[in-house]
Amino acid sequence: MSDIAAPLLAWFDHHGRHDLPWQHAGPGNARDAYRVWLSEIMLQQTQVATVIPYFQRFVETLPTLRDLAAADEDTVLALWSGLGYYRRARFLQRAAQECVARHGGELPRDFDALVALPGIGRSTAGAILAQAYGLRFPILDGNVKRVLTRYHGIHGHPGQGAVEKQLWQHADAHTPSQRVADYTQAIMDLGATVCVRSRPQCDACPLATDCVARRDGLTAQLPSPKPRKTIPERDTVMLVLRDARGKILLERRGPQGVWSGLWSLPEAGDNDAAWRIAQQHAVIDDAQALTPFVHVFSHYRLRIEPLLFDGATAHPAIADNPHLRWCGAGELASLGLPAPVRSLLQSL
DNA sequence: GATCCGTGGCA
DNA sequence: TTGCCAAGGAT
Repeated sequence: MSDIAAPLLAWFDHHGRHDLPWQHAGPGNARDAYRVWLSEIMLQQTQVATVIPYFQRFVETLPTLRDLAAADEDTVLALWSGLGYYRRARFLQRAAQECVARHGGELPRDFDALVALPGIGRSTAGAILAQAYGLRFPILDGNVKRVLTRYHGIHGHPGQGAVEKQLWQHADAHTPSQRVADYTQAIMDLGATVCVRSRPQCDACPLATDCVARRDGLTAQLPSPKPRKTIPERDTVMLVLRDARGKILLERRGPQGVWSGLWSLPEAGDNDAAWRIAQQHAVIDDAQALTPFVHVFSHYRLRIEPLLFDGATAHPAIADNPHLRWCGAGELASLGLPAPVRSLLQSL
């Protein structure tokens, strides 16, 4: 097997990305482990361009691990609002609290201790150890999977068990003992900028001479696509109860399921149920159906029918329920809301 | 191993 | 418009 680290590092020095915000010095050491960790979590299933503004705002508000551990959950979810996969944010804060309680307020340098933290799997632990601490651990994210399936000509969906095991072995074998932080960044940069999914720029690739997919004309076929089923569509009625001052009734979602912990609108299965629920919360007289729209998740489509109850008068008992609140436009920014709900409320 | 968990961009 | 999927991990 040929050595990919040397040509990759030479390529990285001239063509890699050296100005990502989490590569900059934090309040502590040169590559602050907290910032590396935060970036890795935000980047799970999310692209760099999307993450950057969220990352900047997050570290401005919560500059250290201890700040994160001590923050209100609502603050953390508000900073995450719009990024998706909100369980990541809840795990992130739980992990920070565990670090304060058991690891002296720092991320551990031990693989097993890192993987034991919520939200950190094998690849993320490897990325943290390599990038923050310079330890020789492999990573296997989407970029590396794409580069290695093409370079070695590996067929089968990378998420499949046997294929993934093979990829981990290659990833480990390729990881050098010198400049491991740069190597880790280099192979991700190559996947993100050259060895991209469609129309890879093989002419600019430092690994092109030994790449099996390049040699056999298989770059369009690899990595093998995930076998897809048709995703179901679900329906929901979202209740927009608005009082005379323009305040909207929000309900905090439970710890399980989609949008866990976020503030959203009350929901019902149909209009009759919506009326019953609305009357539990307020005195209302009429309802206006707003334009339905579809929100697409990775595993189902949600058809949302907004029902506007204007001029609602709140029942006083609501004030005692911590999972309900009447919220003015100004307060929305400080709360975590699902993206379609934030969009819907802004359109009113 | 299969399913669940968001969102935005792009072909 | 529709489908695909991007720095994954938990259950």
